[in-house]
Amino acid sequence: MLTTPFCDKIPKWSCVRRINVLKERYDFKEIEGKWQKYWEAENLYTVPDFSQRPKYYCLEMFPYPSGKLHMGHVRNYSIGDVVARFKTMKGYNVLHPMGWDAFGLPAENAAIKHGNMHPAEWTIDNIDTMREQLKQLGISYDWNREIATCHPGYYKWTQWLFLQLYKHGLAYKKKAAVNWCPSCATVLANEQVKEGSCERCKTIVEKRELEQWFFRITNYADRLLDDIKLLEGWPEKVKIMQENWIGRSEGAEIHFPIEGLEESFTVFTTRPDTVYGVTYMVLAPEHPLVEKIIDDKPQAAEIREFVNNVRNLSEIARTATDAEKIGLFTGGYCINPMNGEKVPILVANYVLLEYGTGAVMGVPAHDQRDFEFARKYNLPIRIVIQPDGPDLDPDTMAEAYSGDGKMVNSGPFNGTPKEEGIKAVINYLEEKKLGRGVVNFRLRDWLISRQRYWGAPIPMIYCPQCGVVPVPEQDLPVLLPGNVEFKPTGRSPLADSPDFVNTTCPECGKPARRETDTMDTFMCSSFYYYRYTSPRDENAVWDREKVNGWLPVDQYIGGVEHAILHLLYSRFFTKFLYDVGLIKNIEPFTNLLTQGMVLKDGAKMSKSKGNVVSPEEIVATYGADTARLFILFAAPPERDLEWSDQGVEGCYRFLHRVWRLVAPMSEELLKAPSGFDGKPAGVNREMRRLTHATIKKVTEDTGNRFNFNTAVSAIMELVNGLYQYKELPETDRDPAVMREAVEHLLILLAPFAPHITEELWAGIGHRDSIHRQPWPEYDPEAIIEDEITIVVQLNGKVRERVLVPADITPDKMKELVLAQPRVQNMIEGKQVVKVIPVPGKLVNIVVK
RNA sequence: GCGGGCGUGGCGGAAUGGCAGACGCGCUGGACUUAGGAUCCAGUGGGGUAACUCCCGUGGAGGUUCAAGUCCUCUCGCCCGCACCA
Repeated sequence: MLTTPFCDKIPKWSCVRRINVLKERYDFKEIEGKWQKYWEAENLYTVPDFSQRPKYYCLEMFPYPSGKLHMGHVRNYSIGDVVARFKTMKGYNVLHPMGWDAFGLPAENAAIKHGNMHPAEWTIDNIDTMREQLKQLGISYDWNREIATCHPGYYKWTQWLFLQLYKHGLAYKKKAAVNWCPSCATVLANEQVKEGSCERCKTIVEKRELEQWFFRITNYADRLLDDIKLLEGWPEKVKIMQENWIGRSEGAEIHFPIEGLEESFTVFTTRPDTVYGVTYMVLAPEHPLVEKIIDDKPQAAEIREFVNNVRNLSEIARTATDAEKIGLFTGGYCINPMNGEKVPILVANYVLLEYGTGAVMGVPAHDQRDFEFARKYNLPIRIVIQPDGPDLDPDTMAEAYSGDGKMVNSGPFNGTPKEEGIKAVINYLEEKKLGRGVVNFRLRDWLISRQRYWGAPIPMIYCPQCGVVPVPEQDLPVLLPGNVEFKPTGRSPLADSPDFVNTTCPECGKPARRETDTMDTFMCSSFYYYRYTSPRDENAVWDREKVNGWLPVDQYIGGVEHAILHLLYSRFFTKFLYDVGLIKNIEPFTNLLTQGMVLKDGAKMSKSKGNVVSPEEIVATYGADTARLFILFAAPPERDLEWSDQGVEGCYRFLHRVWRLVAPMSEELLKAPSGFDGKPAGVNREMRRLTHATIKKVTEDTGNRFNFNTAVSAIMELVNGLYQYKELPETDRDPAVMREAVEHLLILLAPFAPHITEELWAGIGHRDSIHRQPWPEYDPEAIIEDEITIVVQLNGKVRERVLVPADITPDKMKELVLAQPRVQNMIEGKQVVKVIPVPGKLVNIVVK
């Protein structure tokens, strides 16, 4: 399935040796198909692993093969293709691969829906369709490196990497309350739950106590956070999102002994300086000590009911902002270790077991949430931080005070300022072994088990004798069984497949059972960009020399929806792979471009809104070059793009315009000299100036700023200029100037519209691909102007324009401008306060 | 609530603090044409004028500056992300 169909009937490049005869009319249908075949037959986009040229790794996020390409894909891959083609022409050895994120639920759901269609069949059909579409778009992928994560040759290494993580203690199994999507019939990672709902199907997620596999991404929390500063080529927005997601906070853990029990519980607080202000204590309803505390209390029944209610609530109901904060007294007390005070213990719905320690100290005077809670339940409020100014009064204060101040009512710490107090209390806690300073992260371990079939099986075996045993590496891959049934039972087909489940223990050889969960597909996509460097290697996950030669990815391009999920997981994997010596880079993606969405009528294209424009139809009607050009021209890449059928027409017209400019003069251009005798002057000089100014602008906009829209507009201006130039009497024109302009026009346009430019390039006598031409350098001499028009401002308002020599000095500029009769008129009777010359631009005269 | 982004013609969008509106779409007029939804030419922010580089104009209000769409302060509106995080 991964071999690219090879057409042996295609004529070789050598057949183009004859001069291509250009038709009168631009016929994209003929041109695009023709060149796509040539490119493929000539392996034009095959890239060697090692080269004298400097490397450049240009990567676009690989798609899930959902059926057909949508406009978002077209945008993503058009952007990537411009970058790849540009860098190639700039002299880089460019790795530009494509593959398929091919495991996942839709395939399995389709299998259930369509009876006996195997997910593999569905997936492969889709891959074939989408690969064909990508080829029709003329994207310059090296298809020899194509991968699909559902291929055993790939998921063998997914499993192998799982084993490496396991070996290093980073994969573990634990029982936990996890997110369960009833519709997808599987658990989800925290990152895959948005506002309490399943990210994929929007079903409200439930909590279930299950034993599941996790990756210890939290071990890397500090490095993932610290190294964000290395990501200079990433959008600020994405970095901030990751920072927030990791959610580092410094504080302290404090142990509070429970009265009448030999146990204590621990709270996490960022404000240990307020510990003398504790007037109550709150445990999460699921906190393991709740049962022990209430056991002998009269409140026990009531609390149990409350705990059950909260436990059964969906995440969304529980965490809604407007959810009422409900707390109940347990009847139990704990002791504040700082001052020996007896403090009532409550349970409340707003305390989350998963964050910190699942227990919170209530300091109503200095925490707004505690304050509101205390007011509601008439709990005492005690001031322990006093700012400069009038004394805070617990009875009259309207909100908590969380600012700076000095500690009061705090025994030996009285008078210590807040920040110092935090440190002092932590020191004291550590000295007396009552607690310690800690850093807490919001990030939680990555839950990777999925109770579904269409994923990479987790390579573990459960032996009654030996316990949990990893599958030996030489036994990989653990293959998905072929003959299973897909029924809407909500159970994984793997669990119902005896052939798969029953195995023998690799250690003792006795009967044992396989793990039947598969891995989160984000695992598959966390390392695919490494695998592209050794896509067919059967003996190693990749070749060290190749992977270290290519990585890191120089430019990564994709949707911002992966700001956390895929990009954080990939960073985690990268750090792990670095630690175990499999790679040498510590971050995977040097530069990241997050492209905006494609909108229609102001909304994201979606079937339900009925505003979908199909790439298929656009390509069929206008051709790939038009589709690409429009999508690149309509907006800068990071911004959302509003689809416009009329805009597409405009780009189509433009390509026709290019055709009509070049095709009729191909004979003339063939005869034109390719160099200059002497310096072009007059109109010819102007034409050359435009040509070289365009080279400059397109090079900057494409290479440095990724503003493809302005690059395209510059090319359009060049075309407009060429049309004017063409209209001049033949005796005034210089064929060499024309030739230079047209050739450069085609080269500059080539990364955007690769087919038409290739055809015209061949049509004006070239025998090699335009996509193998070096990117032109502009001639600084050519863009120098002799005379420029500068603006004369009077108090900042434009009043006059003056033609001056381009190399005029500022002083001379002043002089010349002031000498203008019109300027003389304007300033007559007024006092000239100041004259500000801006070289090359303007002179501003300030008068009173 | 916190964080980020964005407000410019009829529309998509251009403008290292230096001529606001490049380029494209749309629209208006004209040419060519049996025809035009092809192509070419001209015009196209608003207002005023016989005319003119006359006035106004980048969501709103201030400020900095010789000069502000651009920098600063406040404010309004929209979009996105996170959200009882202790």
